[in-house]
Amino acid sequence: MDLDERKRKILQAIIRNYLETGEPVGSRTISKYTDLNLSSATIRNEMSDLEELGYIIQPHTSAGRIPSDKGYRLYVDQMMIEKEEQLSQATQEVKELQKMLLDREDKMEAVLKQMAKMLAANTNYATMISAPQVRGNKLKFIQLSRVDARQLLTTIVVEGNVIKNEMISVEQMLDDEALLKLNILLNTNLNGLPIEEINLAMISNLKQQAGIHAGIISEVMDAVAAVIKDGEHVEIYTSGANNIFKYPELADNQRASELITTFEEKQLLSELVQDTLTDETGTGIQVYIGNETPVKTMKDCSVVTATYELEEGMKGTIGIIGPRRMDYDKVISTLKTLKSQLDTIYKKEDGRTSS
Amino acid sequence: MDLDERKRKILQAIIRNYLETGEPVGSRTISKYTDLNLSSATIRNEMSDLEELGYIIQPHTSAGRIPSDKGYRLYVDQMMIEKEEQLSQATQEVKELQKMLLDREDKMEAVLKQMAKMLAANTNYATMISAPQVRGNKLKFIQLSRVDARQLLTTIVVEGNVIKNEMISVEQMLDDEALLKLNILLNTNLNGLPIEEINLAMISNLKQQAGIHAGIISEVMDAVAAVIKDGEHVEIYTSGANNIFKYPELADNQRASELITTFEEKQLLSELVQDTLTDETGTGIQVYIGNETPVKTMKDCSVVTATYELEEGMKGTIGIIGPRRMDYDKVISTLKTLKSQLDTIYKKEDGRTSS
DNA sequence: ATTAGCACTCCACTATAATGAGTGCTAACA
DNA sequence: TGTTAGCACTCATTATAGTGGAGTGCTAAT
Repeated sequence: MDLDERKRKILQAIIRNYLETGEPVGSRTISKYTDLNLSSATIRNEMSDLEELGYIIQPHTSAGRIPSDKGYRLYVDQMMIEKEEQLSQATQEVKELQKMLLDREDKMEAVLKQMAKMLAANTNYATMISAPQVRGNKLKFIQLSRVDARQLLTTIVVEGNVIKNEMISVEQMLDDEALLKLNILLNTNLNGLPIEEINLAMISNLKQQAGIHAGIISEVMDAVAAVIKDGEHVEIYTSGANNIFKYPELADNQRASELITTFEEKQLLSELVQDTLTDETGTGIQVYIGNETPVKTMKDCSVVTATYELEEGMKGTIGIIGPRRMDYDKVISTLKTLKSQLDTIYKKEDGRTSS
Repeated sequence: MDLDERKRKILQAIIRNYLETGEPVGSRTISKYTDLNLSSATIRNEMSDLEELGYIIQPHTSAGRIPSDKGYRLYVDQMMIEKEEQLSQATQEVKELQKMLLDREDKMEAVLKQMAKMLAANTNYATMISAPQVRGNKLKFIQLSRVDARQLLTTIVVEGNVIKNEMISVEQMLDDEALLKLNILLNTNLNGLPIEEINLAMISNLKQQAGIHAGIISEVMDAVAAVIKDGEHVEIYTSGANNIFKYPELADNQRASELITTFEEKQLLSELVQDTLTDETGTGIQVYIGNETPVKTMKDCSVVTATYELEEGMKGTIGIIGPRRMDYDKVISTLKTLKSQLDTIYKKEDGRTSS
């Protein structure tokens, strides 16, 4: 027994219907729903087959059928192929998003936060978005400035314009000349260097040259280390967590509590981000259905993610989390369009950024 | 009719019992619960009085009584007085917190986040904590540095060591000398100035002196404006939102959804922070019971807040949000201790901070 | 191969009754 | 006069049974 055209059509009809209603769908419904002109009895036979093949499930005897993960998977895969071309319809929502991106303030954090919010409002699902992760970590610039009699400010700029400041307290006074020398020392030795290449030998060499001010070098290096650590720590913004209450199948206390926790502990979501970033299936869109997700608390959800890429090899992830019966069609095309918008807009950008 | 000693005792017993069980409490329960040795009938009479006085409420005829907001209020006020002295018991939890604060990394943000988490875990309520708000906004230091051929980095330091960086793109090249001049110009004119006092006249004066580089001044001033804006925007960290599911009276979908939204939209919480900061009742602890809260979505909750103050007049807020029947006793003493710990520890601090 | 018909299953819903915790009131008591 | 025992009454909750409907699976007829 295999999946012929008719079975496929019936399966699709079942899924479509279930996506709308959220209720198990029966044979009679399908018999009217499709243009196949088949009686409910015939449909019943086919459904029986589909169940045996694992595409649909009966929650209990004498209830309709609902799609299994395998069923969804087939549906999504199929759809992704079909929709590939007709993407460019640029829905109203996406235009809104674009508008928002254009009159943005220049803080990426704010943009991302607001984008998550917007997406959540438009789709009625929960959303997450991860800030671009820096790849090529080269030091661009280091500067020490005196702010106070006893306080120095370290400013470190990394490629991709990630900026980090750190206050350093000094015991002995530094005169302007010494400060200038230190700055030159740091910049001549470290500028343009990939962060990974800064090693102990180099540091001790610097310290030696710094002479009496070796202690300051230590503190600066600590700050540099902190930049690296910061970079590894992915920032994730979420929004629309309350949307899960809109879907009864997720809204019972047990599940809701777990999901909310997952959203709060963004750390858990980073697994998802990581997974998305590694796997490259060409389209840049990934769909996790039910148990396919790497985050166990989301086994009752589906997750659609998109990877976007800014100019300098910085990649981030946008994700939409909803019930298994989410509107894959809409979600995927929204994400696709958003992804391309994001790319374009930031690529036109002059690189002005702030931390 | 007034509140004699016996009524008071009965009220207290009712509240105690209700805090534990969450169920309306009846006369028979109280009759055994207290050491007053009164029959349930007598208790009933007293309860009838208490209801008339507005301290307790009957959810429906022939149910037990539950405390009204007024009842809670009396209980809390009374307790705050009693517990005033015996505060120093330094519970286990607080020691944990202290330990955590001591081996902190130096990023305030991380500390606050983790503190919220810790509090939530220990109390089983939802928690929030706001970063200290800067009061005296004096400019301490401004620096322009060349990072690239076409990019300048502005670094702005404000009193309280809030630091802001902004990248500026320039069209025409700047030589080192011009840069130095600009730096001197900016610092001599602006250093030590309260941000409010920077006005248009001053800016245009600066521009005039900058001559050909007036455009850069504009951009720097934009960045300064952004610092002010940042400062006004209170950062709030929350944790333990899932805890609301532990209390049936909050866990129904309607309420839960609203509360979760409130937690996500931290902006709403800032009203609470503002309210807490303005009102100074001496202890630094405030208790909002039910409808007393300034945030309407929390009308079914109680909120306990503490104001902490760091050395430089920077104030922040810690808040615990739970059901009306929260364990006020524990929450208040925990907050009190935490507050004092926070003060002490940060006061010992050398002021090292980062943004 | 398809369909009509029928018996059967099971959930969801409703109505009804039983339960029991709790009150208010009255009358009796110290 | 304050306290208590007793009793009738209320009402949310729980259990119970009954009903209708949606749906299936099977069989026999087309």
